[in-house]
Amino acid sequence: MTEEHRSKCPIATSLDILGDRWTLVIVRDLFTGKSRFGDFLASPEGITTSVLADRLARLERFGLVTRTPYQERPLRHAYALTARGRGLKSMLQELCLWANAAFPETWVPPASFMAREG
Amino acid sequence: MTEEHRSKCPIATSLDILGDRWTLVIVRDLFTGKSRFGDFLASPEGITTSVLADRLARLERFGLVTRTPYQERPLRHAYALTARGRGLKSMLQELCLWANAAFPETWVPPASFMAREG
DNA sequence: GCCAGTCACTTGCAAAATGCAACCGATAAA
DNA sequence: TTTATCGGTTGCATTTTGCAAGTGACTGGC
Repeated sequence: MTEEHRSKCPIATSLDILGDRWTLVIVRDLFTGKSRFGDFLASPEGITTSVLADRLARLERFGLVTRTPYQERPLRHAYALTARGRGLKSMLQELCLWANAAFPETWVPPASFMAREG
Repeated sequence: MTEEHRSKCPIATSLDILGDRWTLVIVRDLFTGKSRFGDFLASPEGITTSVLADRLARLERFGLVTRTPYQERPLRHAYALTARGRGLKSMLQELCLWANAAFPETWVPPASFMAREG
């Protein structure tokens, strides 16, 4: 990548992109079919507009998300995962399995999200 | 958990604990056998002492790490993963697979780390 | 036409987190 | 006695975050 990474460790490199409290929440929403700015704002975690705009731009810069207009005048964009972004699914599934085991009060994700092919 | 979480989504709850640029780097080092304060400082990413002390204390609070003395006078502690912490291995393996595919310049982890049982 | 509302942001600012360097106490080594 | 090591803490400047308000381009109702 063009950006400077702390090391070539795959975990550290991943965290340079995904390592904050919000980015994977947005990726989760993209997996569940959300695509518009307002959709992400509506999630229960309560992301703010400034952080959301920043994270979407970063995900686009790193090639995990594409932004395409869904209407002109006023110009409005829809966000979607690229193949690179969709590749995070197995990792997110494992994270959910871990969280469900470690913190039993967490929600069990829908089977459609946890399915091997999907 | 006693701490307030943003939602009961397993991903959001996980990020309340692991969602920063440093925590999973420390967990990675614990998986590779590092156990002392100075061991973590020596990693190439260059964590600072204040952030390291804060993250180790947080990991202990959430039950991912235990701290036990390896000597008295002066009292020195070794850190180790609990079962809950070790449960992150599958997720980290998937994260490495994703990073290696998305960013080919990243290191391929040792087979011992990527093995299914281990 | 006028006003209210929506949508996707940007801006400004206070608060919190981070990075950096210096310092500290206990002890061992020279 | 001086120096080094180890595992931190403290202080401070910089950066990031959270929060609220504002903006621009419309749409719909009357």
